[in-house]
Amino acid sequence: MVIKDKREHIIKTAMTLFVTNGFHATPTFLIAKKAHVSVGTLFNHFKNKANLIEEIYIEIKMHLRETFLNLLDQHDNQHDQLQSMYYAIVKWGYENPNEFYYLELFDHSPFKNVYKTNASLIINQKFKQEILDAISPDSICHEFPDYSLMFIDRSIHAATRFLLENEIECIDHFINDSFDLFWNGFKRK
Amino acid sequence: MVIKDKREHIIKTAMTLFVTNGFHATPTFLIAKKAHVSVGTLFNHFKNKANLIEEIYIEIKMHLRETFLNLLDQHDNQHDQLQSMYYAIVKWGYENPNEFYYLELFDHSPFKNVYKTNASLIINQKFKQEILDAISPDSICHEFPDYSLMFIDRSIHAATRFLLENEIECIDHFINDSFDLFWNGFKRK
DNA sequence: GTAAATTATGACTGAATAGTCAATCATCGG
DNA sequence: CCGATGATTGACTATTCAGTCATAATTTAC
Repeated sequence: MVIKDKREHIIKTAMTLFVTNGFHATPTFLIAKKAHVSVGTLFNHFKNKANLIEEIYIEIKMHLRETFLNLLDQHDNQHDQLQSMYYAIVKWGYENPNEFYYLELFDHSPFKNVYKTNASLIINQKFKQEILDAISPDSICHEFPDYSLMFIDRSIHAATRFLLENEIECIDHFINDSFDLFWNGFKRK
Repeated sequence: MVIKDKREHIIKTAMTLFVTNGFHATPTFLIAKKAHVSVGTLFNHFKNKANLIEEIYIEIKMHLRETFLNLLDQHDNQHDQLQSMYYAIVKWGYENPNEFYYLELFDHSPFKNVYKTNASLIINQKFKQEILDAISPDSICHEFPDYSLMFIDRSIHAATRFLLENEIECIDHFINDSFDLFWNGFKRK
C-alpha cells in the first residue's frame, strides 16, 4: 500500500468509528487496529488525535465542495438555481452517509470552533448570493442575510437525514419535493 | 442546603460544564469541585456519569414540556395555532440557552439513542396533529408526515440558535418573522 | 548489491479519570 | 445530651488511553 493510500485508509476507518461511537469513545489503538496499521504509524501520519479529527473534517469539506461545484448547473431563474444547489448537497449526503454524519458530529462537538474550512466558505458564499437574489424583500432574510444560510442549511440536513433514516423509493422525487416545502412554505394553499 | 437543592445544583453546574467543554472533556471531579460538593456526593446522587448526563436531559425535556404546555394558547386557525407552538419553543430556548445547547449537544452525541423521553413525545404529537391539519395535501409531508416534524424542529433550532448568537433587538418580532419564513416559504413573491 | 533514507512497529510510559469506601459529620427523636 | 440514621467526604485504586521511541522492515538511490 502506498503512503497516500494508507493515510486515506486511516481516515476512512477513523471516520466510520467516530461516527459510530463518537470521538472520545474511539481510542486511537482501535483505529489503528481496524485500519490494520500500528499505533506508531497512525501518529506518523497525524500529529495527534485532534489533528486526525480535524484532517478528516477538512477532507470531507473538500470532497463536498468538489461534488457541489461539479453537480451545479447554471439556470436563469432563481428557483431552479437554488434547487440545483440544494439538490447537489442533499444528494452528496445521501451517497456519502459517513461523511454526512461526520459533519453533523463535528459541527456539534467542542471541535467545531477549531477550524473553518475554506471549502465551506465557498459553498456558503455561493448560496448566500443566490439566496439574496431569490428571497422576497420583506422576508426576515433581508434584514438578517445570514439567517437564510442557517435556514437552508438546516433544511438540507433535515432532508438528508430523513433520506438516510427511512426507506424512500424515489430519491430524486423526495429531494425535489423537500425543496418545494422549503421554497413554497408550509401553509395549506 | 436541602437534598433536593443539592441535586438540582449539581445538575445546573454539570450542564454548564458539559455545554462549554463537551461530555468527555468534563471530568466528574471538576463537576464536583465547581458545585462545591465532593466526588462522593456526586456519585451518591447519580449512579454514574452516564446517568448524570441522562438525568440532566430528562430534567430539561420536562422543563421544556411544562413551558410549552403553559405558553400554548388555543387558536381557531392553523396558522395562529402552529405559530403559537413555534413561538413557545423558540422563546424557551432563548430564555434557557444552557438547556437549549444541552439538548443540541445530547441529541448529536452517542447518548442520543439511550433515552427517548415521554416529554418530547408529547410535544411531538401535538405538533404532528397541528401540522397534518395545516399542510397542503400535495406537500411532501402528507406522504411522509414525520418529515414535517423534522422540518419544523430544524426551523425552530435555526431560529433559536440565531437569536442566541446574534444581538437582535426585538425578539418577538424576529421569532414571528422567522415563523413566516417557515410558513410562507423562501420564494420571492 | 549495498548503503542510506524512509516508513512501520508495538511494548512502554506518564497522565488522567471514573468510581469506591472507610471514616467523618450533621440531624433529630427521645 | 446521646445514640442512631443517613448524608458527606476525599484519598485511593484500577483502568484506560494518547503519544513516544528504540528497533526493525522496507524502499530508494547509486
